[in-house]
Amino acid sequence: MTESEAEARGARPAARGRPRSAAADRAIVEAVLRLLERGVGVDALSMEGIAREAGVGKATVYRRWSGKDALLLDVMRTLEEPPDEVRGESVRDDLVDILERLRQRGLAKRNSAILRAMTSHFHSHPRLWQEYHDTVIRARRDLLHSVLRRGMARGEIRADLDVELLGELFIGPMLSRALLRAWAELPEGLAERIVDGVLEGARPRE
Amino acid sequence: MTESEAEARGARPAARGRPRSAAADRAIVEAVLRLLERGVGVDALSMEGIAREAGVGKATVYRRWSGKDALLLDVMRTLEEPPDEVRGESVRDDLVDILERLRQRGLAKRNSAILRAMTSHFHSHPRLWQEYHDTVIRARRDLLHSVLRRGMARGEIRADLDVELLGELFIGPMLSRALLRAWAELPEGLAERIVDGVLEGARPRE
DNA sequence: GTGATACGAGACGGTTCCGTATCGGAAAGT
DNA sequence: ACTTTCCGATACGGAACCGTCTCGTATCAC
Repeated sequence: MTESEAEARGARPAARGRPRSAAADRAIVEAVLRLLERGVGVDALSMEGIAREAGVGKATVYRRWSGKDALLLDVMRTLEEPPDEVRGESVRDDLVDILERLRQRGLAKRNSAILRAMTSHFHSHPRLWQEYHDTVIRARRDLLHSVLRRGMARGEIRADLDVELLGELFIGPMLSRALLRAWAELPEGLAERIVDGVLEGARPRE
Repeated sequence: MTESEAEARGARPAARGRPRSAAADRAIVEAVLRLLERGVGVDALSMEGIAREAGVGKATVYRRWSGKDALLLDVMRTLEEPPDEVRGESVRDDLVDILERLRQRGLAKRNSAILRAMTSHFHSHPRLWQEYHDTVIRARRDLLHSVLRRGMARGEIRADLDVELLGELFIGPMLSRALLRAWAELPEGLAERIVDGVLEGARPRE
């Protein structure tokens, strides 16, 4: 929701002139995402460059957002996409599902570029990081934790470990691969291998 | 090693005028690191700002480096600090050592800020990422892998898993905590908990 | 139609940074 | 003493971007 849309729902239902173009809204948000994906970096983003990329006049951007910060906050909000529910049969399969979705969508080109951009600016743009975290990370983390808790209740997961830590044991390796092996694709089957590796442990079982 | 020092070892051993100030060298590199640590972001770094932060004239920077790219490459090279050898008693203790050093130094304030900055620009500055990777990441990864291979040979580590993947099982959780839980400190004892968690596995052993 | 508002384009003055050049003074060799 | 090079400071023209404003045109309610 843009600032303008929020304000349009106010006390003035009578829209009198030419209405704002929804296509322009989309073009601007898409342009920001394309630029971030291209590795442009939050503080190298320019309103001028965004308008250019969107094929839009600068005034059209400033008519909707007061500045770069407000625009970026709204862009973060468009990323919302609550994670699919999980099938709930075996905990192991649910974990594989979660990591497989992370592999295919969460850490695919665009999303991983945005993740990088956000993590690198959390310090200089804490508000922006907060919005990204709340919109993108929180729901997925909650889902993972609920699966783990169910696993603990059913005896499929050790109950003597912190849920936070357990979640990181599963998420971390995928993240590590995506961030440190920057240009390599995340190979098919990685989700299964991580889940089974973490479940069974690195020490041999006799 | 700065470009100037490299070139000074060339065919001209006769240094005739006032020698370059080593203090200025250090001040400039330190300034870059301080700015990165402050969350400034690679493409928001300006030569002008660097000189200002270092308390140095712009010409003093340009006398040493041809531009921002060359300077940043050299800054990456100063990060070299080959990891301490590992005690080599039990594989479990070695793994704890490695992760504990990662917690205390590798992901402490300055170093994690630089890691964030690099991962977010690997796409737009591949040369810079390469240098960072070679200087900072490679040696530590090699050490970790050698420890894991020793563990496999001694039967302390499963031999049916890929060493790459195994390494990520240990590194990933620490990385995940440092990058996604941006402002939280990495708590004491985290290294032990990760290593033991991964070694034993998330599934209960009976 | 008429009035209101949005559109893309871009002019505008102000700021910051670029990379180069020049300054007077400092620190080394000869 | 004299030369050479470095030092910090700062001036320079050029570029990019800021946020505002003004064009001429397009699209809506009335």
